[in-house]
Amino acid sequence: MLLYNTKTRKKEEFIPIQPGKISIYACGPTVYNYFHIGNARAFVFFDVVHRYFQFKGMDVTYVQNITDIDDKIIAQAMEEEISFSEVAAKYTRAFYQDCAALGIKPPSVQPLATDVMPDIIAYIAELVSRDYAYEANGDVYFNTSSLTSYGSLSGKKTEEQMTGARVAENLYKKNPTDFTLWKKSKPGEPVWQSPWGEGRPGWHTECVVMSQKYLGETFDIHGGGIDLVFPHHENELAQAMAISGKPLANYWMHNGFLNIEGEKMSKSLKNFFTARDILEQYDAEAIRFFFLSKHYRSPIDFNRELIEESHRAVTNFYNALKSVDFLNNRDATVPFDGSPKVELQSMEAEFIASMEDDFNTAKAIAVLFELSKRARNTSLDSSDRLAAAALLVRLGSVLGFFQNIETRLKERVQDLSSQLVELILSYRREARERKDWAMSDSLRDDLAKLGIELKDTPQGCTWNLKE
RNA sequence: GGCGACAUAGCCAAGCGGUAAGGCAGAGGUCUGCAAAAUCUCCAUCCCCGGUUCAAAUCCGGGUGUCGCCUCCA
Repeated sequence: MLLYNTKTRKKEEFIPIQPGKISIYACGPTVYNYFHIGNARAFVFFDVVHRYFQFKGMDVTYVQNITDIDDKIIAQAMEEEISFSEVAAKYTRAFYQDCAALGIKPPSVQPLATDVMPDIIAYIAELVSRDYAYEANGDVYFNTSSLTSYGSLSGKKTEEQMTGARVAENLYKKNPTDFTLWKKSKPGEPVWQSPWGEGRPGWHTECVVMSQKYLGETFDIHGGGIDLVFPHHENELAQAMAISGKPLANYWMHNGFLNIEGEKMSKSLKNFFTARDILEQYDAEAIRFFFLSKHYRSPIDFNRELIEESHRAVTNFYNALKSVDFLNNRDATVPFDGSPKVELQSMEAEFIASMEDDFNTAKAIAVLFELSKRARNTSLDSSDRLAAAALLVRLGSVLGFFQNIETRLKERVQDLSSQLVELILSYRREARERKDWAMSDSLRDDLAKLGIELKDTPQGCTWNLKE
């Protein structure tokens, strides 16, 4: 399998540390608000990574942090006039809900930053004692000039960084790129006791601590959005290198950004959408399809027409399943023999080959369409069609489709039933306008036989199901 | 100022040196009482200019354009 490694800027053969076992850490949310549609892309993508390795039969440990202490949480607490912990609890709950709505499989572990506070403080203390970090005015900073490898992940060199960069002025920093490990608290802010007085951790240490706690000193894959390469992941790596002298992860995977109609999503442009907003309007699987129809490293442009098109595409898959009455036949023994089997095998192989090539989901989806086409092909015999449908569901599930196959196929029928009744009632209304009472009564009696009771009122005809 | 990504048909999109996957939309044929479904067929030489090569969308150089990161950010 090939993975693009941000560290080396090329695709590399993926070799897990332990054969058959995969350790993944992907950056989760800072719980200061509902997460947005761009975050959703990252979460969905790493969900597919998680699912694919499981599909391959590997033992996956997938850790996703929840950062529940941060400046932004404190700011949000002021705005909502509740405590920082209430803000964190509220949006952590929302995070779980929205992920579930997107069909994201829960990671193996989702640790909270505030649960590992003693570990974070110990980690910073270790950095200080080894002279990789220094205290200044109650804050603790990581000294980036103390580590020759600093900048190796993002390819940034410290000197260049200083030219023209909008680095915040800070009197206490020795180098402009030095980053805060511990922040002295201001009045009214949440505090933890530390060797440097009361304060709270900076942004990057919690991820090093949590990832190593659950996955070990060096693990297989560290992931997140492309914007996290610098400074977040660079700074995580720097701390790990300082302490252990070993890389934090062997492969660094970063997904591209999501733009809104060609522009960067931002609150000031008023094109900021939370995943919640979008989930209210569109089907989760359509959203997943939209994300996965483009390679994860490319930027993707969000607009309504594309989501609607994605919805049609997913509906296409479900129509294929309906055409073979999949729900009633899914357990039937499907005899495989002759060429259809060979073709299905090669389609599965193509799907896998696409996924093995740095998660080329767009190409993998093309295989799903081939299978869908095959399942609908009335010139094939039903066992071939059913076999194609079964493979469609099996492979589609790797991308997180077909999670609600029961309700999806059944609800449609129920929706349809009431529409059919309305349709029949409209014919009956026409008959009544013609004073064709025989037809009218006959329609009423026929519906009654199906358990549908009609009531004619001055306002029109209503109906309900008899008990 | 530094770093990086991308540019493929009306739209979305794959392609990683051997002569352009797939989806949406569109055109035509078969089937059909008419439709629909199904099925068959058609629909791009890859931003521009040079270069390397027997061969380039794919490699190299130079343009042009779009976007991103360097500051909180998936």
